[in-house]
Amino acid sequence: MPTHFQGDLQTVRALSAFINLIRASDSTITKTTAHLEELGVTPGQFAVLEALLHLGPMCQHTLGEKLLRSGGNVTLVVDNLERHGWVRRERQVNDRRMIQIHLTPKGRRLITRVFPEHAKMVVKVMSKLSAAEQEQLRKIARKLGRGAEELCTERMKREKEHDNDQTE
Amino acid sequence: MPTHFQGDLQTVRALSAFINLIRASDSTITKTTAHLEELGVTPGQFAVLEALLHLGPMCQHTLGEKLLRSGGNVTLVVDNLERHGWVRRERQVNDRRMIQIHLTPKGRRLITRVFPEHAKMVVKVMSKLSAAEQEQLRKIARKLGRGAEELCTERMKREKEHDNDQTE
DNA sequence: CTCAAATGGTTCAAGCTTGAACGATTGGAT
DNA sequence: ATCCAATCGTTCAAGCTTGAACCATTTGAG
Repeated sequence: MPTHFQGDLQTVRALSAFINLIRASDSTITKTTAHLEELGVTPGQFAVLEALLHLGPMCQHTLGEKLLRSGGNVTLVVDNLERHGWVRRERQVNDRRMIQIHLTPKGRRLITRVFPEHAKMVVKVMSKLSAAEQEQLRKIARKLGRGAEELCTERMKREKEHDNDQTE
Repeated sequence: MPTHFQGDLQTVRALSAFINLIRASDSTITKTTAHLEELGVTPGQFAVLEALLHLGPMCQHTLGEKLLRSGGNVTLVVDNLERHGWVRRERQVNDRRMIQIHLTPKGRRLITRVFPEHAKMVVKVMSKLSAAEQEQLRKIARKLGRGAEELCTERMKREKEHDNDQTE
């Protein structure tokens, strides 16, 4: 696509980087989650299980922040994980609004077994890049991701202030 | 997440690069497609309209390949675009299996108007990176994307051969 | 204390996404 | 000429994803 767009250098450069970023992300996700299908684990479910394994129990709201997913989405995915008996909900006593999500023993066994396979696939896909390239990618992608997040929060802040201006 | 996983250097490096790639892609997509909502254009629809604008009319199968989407998905998205009157289907006479998708004048006006806004957003998000970083990102992401695609086609080829072995 | 705002979770409608099963069409092998 | 396999599009079930409306709970201002 980008090669067929005529525009100034800055725009072409940004669009080219953008399209290749998206496609790389798309392809690597597809590739590295293919093996989950057979187990009946969806990518969204895997992400939750992995977060719980490596970060410990947490409430749904936190989970949504970590995984960049909406509240409604977390509810659904946790519902499905609960149906499988891989996690359990635990209403907090000190703040009854919150529900902490815990791995069940069954869920822990599953993710402990599946995660190494996943890691192996990631290493395999990434091995198309040299160690130095992987490091560069990590740094640049991190910087870009942070930047985009900031743009979002900045905009939200501006809109909030604007709302306040109007209601005052 | 990656910082909480203990493993060998190679694996940590690959996982770190991977997670940052995914998150960068996620954040930039969210950011650059936010303005489409107001117009009632979904990201999937935008992608199709853009491909048709910059690459010309093409059949659904080609569209799916270009956008890395399944056949069923293309059918649905084109259905929705057709409902809006932004594209039209044209059954090919030389091969009646194929249906070529064309922008309507209305669709062309829409994407011609919307694309520059989109490009502007991409430039804005990407401006968090220097020109050199954008170039590096493009190169590395391209290499990685290509590599992942190859892994997929290789695997499919192996499975195909394996099938043949069994049926012979 | 009281009540309004904020917060956490659920539900819903709409649409995306996939893989599989299916029907129509085509092309090639015999 | 016939028929089988490949190709293209459609349909379907299942699940993901979001934003908005909604309810319960908590917090803080007065």
